[in-house]
Amino acid sequence: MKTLNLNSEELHTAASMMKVLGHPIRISIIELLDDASKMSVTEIFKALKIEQAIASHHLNTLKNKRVLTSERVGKNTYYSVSSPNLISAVNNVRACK
Amino acid sequence: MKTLNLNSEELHTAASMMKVLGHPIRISIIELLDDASKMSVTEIFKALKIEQAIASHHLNTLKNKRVLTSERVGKNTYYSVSSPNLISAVNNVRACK
DNA sequence: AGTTTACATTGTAATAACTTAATATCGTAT
DNA sequence: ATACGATATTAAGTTATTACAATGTAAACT
Repeated sequence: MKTLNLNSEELHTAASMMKVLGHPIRISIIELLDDASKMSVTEIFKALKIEQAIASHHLNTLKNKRVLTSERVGKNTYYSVSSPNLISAVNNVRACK
Repeated sequence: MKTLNLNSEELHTAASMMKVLGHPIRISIIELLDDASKMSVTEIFKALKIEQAIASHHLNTLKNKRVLTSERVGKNTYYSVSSPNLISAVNNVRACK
């Protein structure tokens, strides 16, 4: 019978990435960035009509789990999705009814 | 500027499916079922070397979020992944290093 | 009926995540 | 140096998840 190793680091990394994608605001952030490729915090919180601090929290959470990368340009911080696989993952889950 | 609706039911459904996939045991269950297509609770908890009650609990949460379906055959309950899109989602997240 | 195998459920306690509000920092220009 | 716009951090309260242990139910067999 097949057995699996629950302790592998890759498994836990994948689980934490999945988990962090399991929030409506964070999925929406991914979808915005799929269209735009890079957006500032202000662009994101205005597009989603949420508080700045909430956007910043969620962006930080996504960045901590390596789902997003960020780049500071002057006053602005621009966020991008770290891998197209993550966009595919969101699209796949979106596609199941 | 593009705006999105955070209140859509589809978004919340997608988020809850993603979220439920964000656990090492539950990802491993999906991967087992990707190979086997159908497995009983006993086969699953032995393959993962976890307690029966823990397997049952995770299988139930996956079923509640429509990630798995189940079918009772005599004493056994067989679980399957409800959509190949969910397997793709796991594979995509697994593929980002 | 009683036993065994297979699953499911319940209660509890510890931990983690989320929202909100307030405050702090950082970069630029005046 | 000060002020302003943009972003980040902190703290508090609430809610949600999780593991664990124990118990309960259901089907098949003797």
